[in-house]
Amino acid sequence: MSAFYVTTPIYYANAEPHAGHAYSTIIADALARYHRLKGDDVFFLTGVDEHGAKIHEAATDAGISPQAYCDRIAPTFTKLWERLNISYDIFMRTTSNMHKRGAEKFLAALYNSGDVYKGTYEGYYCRPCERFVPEKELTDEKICPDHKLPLEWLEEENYFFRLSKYQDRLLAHIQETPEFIYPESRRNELLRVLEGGLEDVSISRASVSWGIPLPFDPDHIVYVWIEALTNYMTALDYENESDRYHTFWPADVHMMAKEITRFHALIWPAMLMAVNLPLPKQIVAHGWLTKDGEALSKTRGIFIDMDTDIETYGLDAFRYYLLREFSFGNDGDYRPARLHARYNADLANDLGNLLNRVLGLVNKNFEGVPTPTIPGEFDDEIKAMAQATIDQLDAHIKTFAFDAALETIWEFVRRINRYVQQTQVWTLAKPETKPRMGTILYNSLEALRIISVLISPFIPDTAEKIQNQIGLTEFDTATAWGGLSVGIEVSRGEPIFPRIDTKKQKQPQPKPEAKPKKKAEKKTTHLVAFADFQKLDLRVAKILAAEPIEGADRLLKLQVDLGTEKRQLVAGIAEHYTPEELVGKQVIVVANLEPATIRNVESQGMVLAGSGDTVVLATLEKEMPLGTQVR
RNA sequence: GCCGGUGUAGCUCAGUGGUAGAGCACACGACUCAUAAUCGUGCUGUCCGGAGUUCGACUCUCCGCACCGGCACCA
Repeated sequence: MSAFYVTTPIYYANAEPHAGHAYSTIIADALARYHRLKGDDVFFLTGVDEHGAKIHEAATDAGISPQAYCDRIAPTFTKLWERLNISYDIFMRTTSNMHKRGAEKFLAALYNSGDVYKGTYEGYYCRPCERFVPEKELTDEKICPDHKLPLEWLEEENYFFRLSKYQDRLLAHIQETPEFIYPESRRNELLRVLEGGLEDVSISRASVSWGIPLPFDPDHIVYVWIEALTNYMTALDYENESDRYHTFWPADVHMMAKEITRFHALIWPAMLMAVNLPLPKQIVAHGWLTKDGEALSKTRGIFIDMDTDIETYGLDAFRYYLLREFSFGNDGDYRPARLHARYNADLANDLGNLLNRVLGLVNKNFEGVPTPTIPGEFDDEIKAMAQATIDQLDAHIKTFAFDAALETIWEFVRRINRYVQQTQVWTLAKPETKPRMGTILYNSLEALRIISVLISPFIPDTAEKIQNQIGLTEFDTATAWGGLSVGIEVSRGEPIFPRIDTKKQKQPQPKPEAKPKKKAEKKTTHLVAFADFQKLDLRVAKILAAEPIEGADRLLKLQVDLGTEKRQLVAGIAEHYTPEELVGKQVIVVANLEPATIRNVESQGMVLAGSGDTVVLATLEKEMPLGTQVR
């Protein structure tokens, strides 16, 4: 028996969970269950990351303390995991004492490694962001890229981790351990990042209050990302280095969505190298979900309605669909219509119906599970296929190919349907052929039992239902052929996946999603004196000409007419507007902004636009004379 | 603009230097134990476009197009 430790990320607790969290967690759950089935000693971690400025901010917006806010959010995750039948062993909360003490221990060790140094962070700071704006994001105006507010020059004492020192070792490790980062596309991406060079990272924040103080300097709070990563160890009682820790560290799989691989595959391993601890074996990234071809978006109201689909098709259909239809590592397009198709074709027709027809025949002709006495055509083939399926499954899980894994199982399901068909069992009820009939039905039941075992990591409730109907009282995980006892009483219950007709399902569809979610928008952060506002000179202008800027995907060069004068502006709207459609439009322009040079093009002002998931130009309700002041 | 990935039947995707595959959908047939289920047969493809290497390319090389990522860019 070997140990297997799988983790999901600890999800940031500034908002309630969504389908993306569900996807990561279901994948990890399937892995955990698969390894338990193989007899491994499994530890499965998930949880929430509860510290940091953003949570503080969300709590402030909600008018409660950060802790109270976290206490409100955390249960929304655990409730969802219950609903999704997630078999986690621990739900980590970073506000727990176990984590805090473990994190402190880790940070102390990191400090003692000598790779933490105190430096002065000088730079332009954005108060609303609570962060320094990196050099490369800076422009001549010194304005925050997110808030568009002036930055202040700040010098802050900060602790740094000597990440740069580990560049070569990281590079070597990734090169020598091809499976360390999976899939390969992510690995290549990170190799390129490494080749480009690493800079030391700041690991503390003096300006943030909601977090864990550095053990070696309580005036500073650990940067939330650094602290969060340690949870993978603190959850194992790293603090006391108890048995659990020794059994399960290093982790076998850190599962996550593709956008956070850098922290996991570069910074986290480097931190572990610094304190001389073994590295996790695999950093695994899955793709994102889209909905009917569109990126999920809170502001645009595009989301996956898990509740409705689970209610309509059942939890296992939802799990099955996510695991079966999406090829791991790529983005997957979630389409309720496909879920529906999968439900009927794979679950109702192939599997559900097979169980039902076999049980019907057994019920009608035998008392309980019949005895296999007369071997015949196809029997050996079926048995061999059972074993082959088991072997192939193993290979697929190793590469996280859940789609192929389920397809492999379903080939076997279809084979059994064919077996029943080919042997024409239902015609064998005559006395002289009845023993053969019993044998075929035994084989079919045994195949179904093995199928139930194989699907149990993916759709556990269904696996249990099948075994219940076969008559097993306790879930039997044996995969060797012949494990099914003769004579036990089968109970043909209701179809486990009743077909759902296209017609009556999905009626007019109430479309509760028609309107975008009510603004998740954060409150505006800082108050500005009216006098400050008056400093801005906003004017009505008309776009005379627009053209792309060479080498920049997002930029357009605009010529605008302010009435009294013409100006050239650069606007980052090329992804949302074509030059043609801009010409002639009235827009609002900040006329007294310092000129800036962007991509070698001079910009004498700025065009206002709503900027969220999409970008929409600000304009006046009716046209007004060019140069009119806006206030 | 740079780097990487993808582009194969209506849909989701496999695939190999030697005459194109699966599942779903569709059509027809068989069967009637079963959930309008099952089983069989069949159907559709300029394997993104162009050029090249080769006796032969969907598979290799180059150029291009589209989409998706990463980086740069967003005043």
